Amino acid sequence: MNKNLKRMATMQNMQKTGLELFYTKGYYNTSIDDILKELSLSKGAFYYHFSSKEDFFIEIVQNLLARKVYSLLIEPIEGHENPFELITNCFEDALETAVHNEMDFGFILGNFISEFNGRNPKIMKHLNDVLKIWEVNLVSTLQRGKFNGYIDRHTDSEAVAVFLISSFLGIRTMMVETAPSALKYRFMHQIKVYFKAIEAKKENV
Amino acid sequence: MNKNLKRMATMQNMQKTGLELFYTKGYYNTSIDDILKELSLSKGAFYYHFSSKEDFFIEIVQNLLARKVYSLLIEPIEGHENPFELITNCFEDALETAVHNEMDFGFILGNFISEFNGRNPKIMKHLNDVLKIWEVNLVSTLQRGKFNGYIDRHTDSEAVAVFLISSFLGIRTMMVETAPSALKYRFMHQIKVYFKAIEAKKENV
DNA sequence: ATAGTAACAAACTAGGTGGTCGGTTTATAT
DNA sequence: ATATAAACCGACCACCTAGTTTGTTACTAT
Repeated sequence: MNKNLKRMATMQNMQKTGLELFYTKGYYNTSIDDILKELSLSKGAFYYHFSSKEDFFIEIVQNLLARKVYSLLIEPIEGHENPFELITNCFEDALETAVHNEMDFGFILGNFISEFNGRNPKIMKHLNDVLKIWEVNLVSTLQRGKFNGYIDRHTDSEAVAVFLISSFLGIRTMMVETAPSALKYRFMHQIKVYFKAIEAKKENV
Repeated sequence: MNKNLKRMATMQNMQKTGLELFYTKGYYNTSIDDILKELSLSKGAFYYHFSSKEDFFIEIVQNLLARKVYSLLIEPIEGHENPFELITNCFEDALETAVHNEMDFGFILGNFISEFNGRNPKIMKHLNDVLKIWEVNLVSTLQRGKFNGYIDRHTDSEAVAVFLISSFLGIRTMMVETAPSALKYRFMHQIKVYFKAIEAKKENV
């Protein structure tokens, strides 16, 4: 096999199982040996490709987390259609993966932010960068929605974006144990109630 | 000094600094020695009073966390006044302590839930109990609000409670790094927008 | 005064942790 | 075929962890 391909494959395997284990067990609670055991690889292989556990994690954030957040939470709401529908569908999909206990990258992001807060500023910076990208793009979508006449023009897009992200991160925290499906249903309903409050008032059509 | 008093004092000191360190550094990332060093006590003292690190933490949840959640997030919204004002003021106060980087017990709860999710079912049960108590009491307040004519009677109180808690937990996650004061302001504004959407429609007063 | 015991101290165990390093395999270029 | 370097192995190190054990105070009831 081509050496370069092998290198890429090994590194990607490590990053993939690394993310899975960091997500399910937590960063500090997952040892490098845990990851290597899963792949039947040795310490030597790990430290040949990565310089430290911290750097390894940062590469995971940039190569896997950031891209997934982009493709699952940002791209789907980029159109010029009704922003309420775009965002609703996007959240609906994300929470549905959560109900099925699959990896939901918005939640993973929030989880890591909790874990590293006040403990590792370097990693926190990278996580906050991803969060910021999500926020900025949500603001864009909302501004576009105002421009296209869907959203009341007095609405504070920044505030709405913050509110949406925070409620999403929060509901995911709550969904971890008790009846996720019921929680999702209730949450989505209230999101729609909220959207009604900020939609453009049609002055007698 | 009375021996019983001394016992109580030592245990409470351990629990207090224990909670502070678990909160700031995380449970798995805080060793018992860390706590003991802070108090200039020895391992012998710890294992004389507590049977394990896990039991120690559970006692903290019940003795400190649960009580604080009750006195800071439940009691303040128990009156018969306008529930929107009660909840708004309560969140306002809680987020203000967050801005000043003091311990906000709603957030601590959400943080621990993230940390123990999927890692320690026994501890998770105790944390979920506290969360459930908060939720149940929020529902009571909302129902009372409907009864007293403040909240639209078609409103799903359970869903609103879930939505409020999730958004609160989420905004606290976001406040950990970037401009907490601005986030708080934006968040509180959108909470009010949301409340407007579920308040009782006054049919020509 | 003294016996008993609560409340600690301090050294220790057994098992992990991130990280290092000399050596071995495997693919590729010549 | 052979030289070379990439990719990987696995023993090892220093350190840290929760938890145990054995001793030493200091108070307190009698």
